[in-house]
Amino acid sequence: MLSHRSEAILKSIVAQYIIKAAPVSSGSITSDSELNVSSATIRNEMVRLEKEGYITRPHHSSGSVPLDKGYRIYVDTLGEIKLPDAEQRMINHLFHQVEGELDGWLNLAATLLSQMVQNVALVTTPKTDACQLKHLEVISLQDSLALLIMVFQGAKVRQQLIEFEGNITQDELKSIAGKLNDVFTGLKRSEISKKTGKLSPEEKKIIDCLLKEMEAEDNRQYVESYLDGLHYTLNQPELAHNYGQALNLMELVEQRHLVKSIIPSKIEGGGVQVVIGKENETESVHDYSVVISQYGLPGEATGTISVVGPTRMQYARTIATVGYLSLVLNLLVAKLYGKEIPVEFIPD
Amino acid sequence: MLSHRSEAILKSIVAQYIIKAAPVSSGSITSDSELNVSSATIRNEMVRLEKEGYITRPHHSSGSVPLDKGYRIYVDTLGEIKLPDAEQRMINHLFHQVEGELDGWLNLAATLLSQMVQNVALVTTPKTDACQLKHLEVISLQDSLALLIMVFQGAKVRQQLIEFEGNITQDELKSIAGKLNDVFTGLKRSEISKKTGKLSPEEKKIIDCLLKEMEAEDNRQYVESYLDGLHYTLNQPELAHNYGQALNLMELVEQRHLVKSIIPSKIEGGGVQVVIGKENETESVHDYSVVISQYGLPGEATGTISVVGPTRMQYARTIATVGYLSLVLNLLVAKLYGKEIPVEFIPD
DNA sequence: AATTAGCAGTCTAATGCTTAGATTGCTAAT
DNA sequence: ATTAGCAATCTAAGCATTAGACTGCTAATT
Repeated sequence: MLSHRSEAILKSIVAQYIIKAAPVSSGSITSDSELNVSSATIRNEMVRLEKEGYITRPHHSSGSVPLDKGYRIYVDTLGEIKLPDAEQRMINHLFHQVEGELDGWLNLAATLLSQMVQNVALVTTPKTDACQLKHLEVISLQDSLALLIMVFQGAKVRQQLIEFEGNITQDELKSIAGKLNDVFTGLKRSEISKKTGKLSPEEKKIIDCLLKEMEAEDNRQYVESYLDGLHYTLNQPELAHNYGQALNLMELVEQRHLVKSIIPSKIEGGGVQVVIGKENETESVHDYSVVISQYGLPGEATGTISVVGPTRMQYARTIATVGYLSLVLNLLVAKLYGKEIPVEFIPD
Repeated sequence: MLSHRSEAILKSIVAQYIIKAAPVSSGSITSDSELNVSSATIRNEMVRLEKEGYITRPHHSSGSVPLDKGYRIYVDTLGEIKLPDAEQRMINHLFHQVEGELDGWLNLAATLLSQMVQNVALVTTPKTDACQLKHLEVISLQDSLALLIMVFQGAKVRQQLIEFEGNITQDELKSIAGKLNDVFTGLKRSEISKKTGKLSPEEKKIIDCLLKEMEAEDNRQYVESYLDGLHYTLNQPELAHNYGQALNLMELVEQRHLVKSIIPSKIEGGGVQVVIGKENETESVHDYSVVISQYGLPGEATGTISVVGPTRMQYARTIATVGYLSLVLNLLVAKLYGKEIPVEFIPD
């Protein structure tokens, strides 16, 4: 619907606004754009762009500010974006330093991402449809108190205290654990709960606790997550000049609502998605944009990595960074789950 | 140094300022204080209090604002403060609901505390001087990759990936882990590192990893911690009217510097400590007060629970809440470490 | 028919002025 | 030593003014 020239002007407005964070005047477009037209022509075009909802004006005689619809055009026409080699190397180097632990990796990913794009970064842990028991262990703490350690597929370790009816020794616990491992290792929750027929009271107690934990694990929807960089976003002029909005964001984060609010119900397998302003499903983030990608082994164990910031956001850089980091995380998840991954999932 | 009347006036100023968050006029003292004097007399006293550094004035003809020295008098003369029974019961009830897991307890403590005192709450995990191996377990993930699970005294569980030189089966790993458990269980880091003489390459690799983790654990100084309620403090008028200060606090928190900044180098064993404004060792928290208490088993495993907020803070309520929650945590730690605790460490 | 130059009109943001209200500081009386 | 009373001081809000930045519109130009 937009002529080539209108689109060029719109893109120039968005690009300038992203940098300046202030209304863009017709004059500043003439110098920026490759089109050789006067500011008056730009003004005429601007009237049309405003009528069609791509931009708006803070007041009658002021410059243009992009609307969601304008950002959408801008993002859709960005084309392929690649993270500079130097930054790719820097990222690879940092990940090589953190040694084998999922927690450390995801933490690093969130911290690094937020720092690189100067906005909030959110990484959720990889999640399986139905988690699978890999091993369990029971360790005596005192008299009747013991610690149950559960290991699930994908190197997920969970712990829980168990209080038995009477005293119980470490040796007894060891033999119980051995037996339970023989019977239940490799099984999913539904399979385990079918086999709870003939168990001793102690074994029953352990398996109940295990099932409860597995249920929590299966139902957990992006609850565990790594978040960083709130102070970067709070430094963005949008929020620095609107304490109310800043507080809203803070509360969203501390009530752990952010995760639910920004992850689209339908997330596509391949590549980075951008959700702009009112396109977000949740109203409380209608002033923000989300750049998000899935990572991991599709159909097996997937998590998400994303950035949240004002709709005025450095989209090109953010998309490139999220994209690259999701590839890096692909490798790491494949390692934890002991699988090969398709070649297009590997960073160069 | 202060006459009884001066002190009464000062306390009244502080008490009113804590509620109103605005300079206190001489007139509003006359009605509040039990002393029957006119506002003119109060004004004369206020001049003296200002000269001696207890209070200050934002400008020439305005009311009084307490200084650190004034808050100090106020806090020191508060006397015994007890948390209302209803709130004690509410807390007990909530802790009973969270089942056996340290992580859940400390999280609850931080969330609850921050909500009750409307400021940032910080809880650090209990820490032992030298951690002690309770059990280790090695689980095969794929070919040459395995997961090492370490359990330390106090139900601390840690995990780490290990990549061996060649392939290795779960059975081999099991027998290795069994042997290592026999030799090293119950020992501290220094004792383990003495006994690394005749180990196979695989065993060596595992023990190296273990020692590294134990070293990290021993050196960890309050790094792991539970923090909540930032948005409450950011809602306090001090910060809502000073975005710069709000951002500083945000950064302090996100860079994980807050823990180091607020915990006094000398923390007394019994009871709640209050550190007011410039009494803090770190300059970046000179505008804040800290209410802090140690919890746990002194000499065995101790953590801290604290509140950070503007120097204008509801000291009475905050001290009572921190005090009570530290007693509750005492009980929980004792359970994890399997010890009895002195009676004065138990909540009523 | 599209573009543009030129200028009047519009809006913001900064500055200064004025005023009402709150509160102290001071002095003289008690 | 205390207090009543009043002038002096300071804030915060409202209002008017002005400079500057852009646009919108019209008439001329390509």
